Amino acid sequence: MSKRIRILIVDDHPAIRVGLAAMLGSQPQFSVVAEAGDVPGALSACEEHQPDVVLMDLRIPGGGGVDATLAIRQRWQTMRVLIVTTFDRDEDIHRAIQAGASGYVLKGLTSADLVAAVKTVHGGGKVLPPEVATLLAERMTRKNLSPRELEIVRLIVQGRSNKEIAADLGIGDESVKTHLRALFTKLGVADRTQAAIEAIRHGIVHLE
Amino acid sequence: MSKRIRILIVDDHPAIRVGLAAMLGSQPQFSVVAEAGDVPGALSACEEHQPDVVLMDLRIPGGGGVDATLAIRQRWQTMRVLIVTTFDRDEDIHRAIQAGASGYVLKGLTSADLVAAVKTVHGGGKVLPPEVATLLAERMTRKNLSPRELEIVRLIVQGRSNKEIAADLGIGDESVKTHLRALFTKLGVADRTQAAIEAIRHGIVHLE
DNA sequence: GGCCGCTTCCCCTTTTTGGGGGACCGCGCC
DNA sequence: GGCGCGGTCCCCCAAAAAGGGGAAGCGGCC
Repeated sequence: MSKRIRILIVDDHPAIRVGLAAMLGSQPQFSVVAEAGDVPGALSACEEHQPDVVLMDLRIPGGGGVDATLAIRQRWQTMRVLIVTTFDRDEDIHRAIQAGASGYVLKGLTSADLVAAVKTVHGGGKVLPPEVATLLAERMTRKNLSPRELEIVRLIVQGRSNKEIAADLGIGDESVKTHLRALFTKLGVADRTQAAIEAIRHGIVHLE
Repeated sequence: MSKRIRILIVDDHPAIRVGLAAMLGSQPQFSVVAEAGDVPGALSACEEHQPDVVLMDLRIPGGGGVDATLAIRQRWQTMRVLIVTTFDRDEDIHRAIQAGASGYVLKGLTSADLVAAVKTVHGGGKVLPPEVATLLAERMTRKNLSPRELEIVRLIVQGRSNKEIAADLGIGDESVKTHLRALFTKLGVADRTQAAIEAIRHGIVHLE
């Protein structure tokens, strides 16, 4: 008989940690070896407990789940990261997969689905439920924003005018307008307000 | 010795339900008598199990936690509703309290805090952690939007132009501009993009 | 009755934004 | 070298939005 699958749970909500642990604890082949509530805690727990699978929330203190995933995948190539989150923005999904996550499931999943997902991930497989895969496909159809366009759409979401953006970035306002036109085309919108909303809806920009 | 406090958990995420139940189940004076994942389920569970305290998420299928709270408070005046959610928008808090919730806590809370909150609510008290109370106070300083202004800010968030809004509402675009000016003043912003962002940030309008 | 808030519409003006074109530079890539 | 892309800036122009004022009808409320 093989050894039990060692699991680390990373989430800043105690209720979620308890819930996930309970959902997995009923299965004898799993062993929840540690829990963490932020990025530094997750990394030190990986160091100390050497889990096989990490259940990772995206919005955690200390840098976010994507950064944590990246760090874990770089240092311990054999560890698998399964994102377990409530965020269903296509950009979040895309970034998580890019960072090396082996799967991306939403917190609405059932106990049986979670158990199956952990097994699949531990076996080297990928887990992308249909609704997540659909969003990821949608993300594929969108052109990547250039670094400058990303800065500008962030400032748009902060409610800045073209002149303010130009001053912030130290460029002319005609350049801002040029970037904006490209941005509108890439996002498929007609004005700055729609651009701001779309950026939020897709997770390109996060509020707060 | 008094009877145990009967608790209903309403949340569409199995992991959260399991977690909250586990956090409360360790206390002998509590009894989780039922769980529900949507509004109709919550109401029928109240009917059947007559809980003392309902732990309620805000974003649940079938109408939302605010509607469910309102319905519960109207039919069973003795039941207490404690909102347990991740949403920290001041408008959400305000609406929940208006609907008759006895408390509003965020999912980041610890097991001990949850236990204390349930006891307080069951005893007829109110539970508003400092960060929640601060947001509620912030909401108080904001003027209420009129029904028309609410419709318009929703359309702004949908990216509609003044002309489109006028056509949608069957009024002239000069009237839309008048409403917009009042809206900008009430929200303390200078243009429609900022208005859209502020409306989302405060929970006045929800995306999707 | 008088006041206030909401809604509607009108006038005026200025500023901002969006839509098109073109141009130059630097960089990486084939 | 040539090509594309990203970034910068420029022109012109039309449309939209914003900022200011006033005004009227309507309802509720004191």
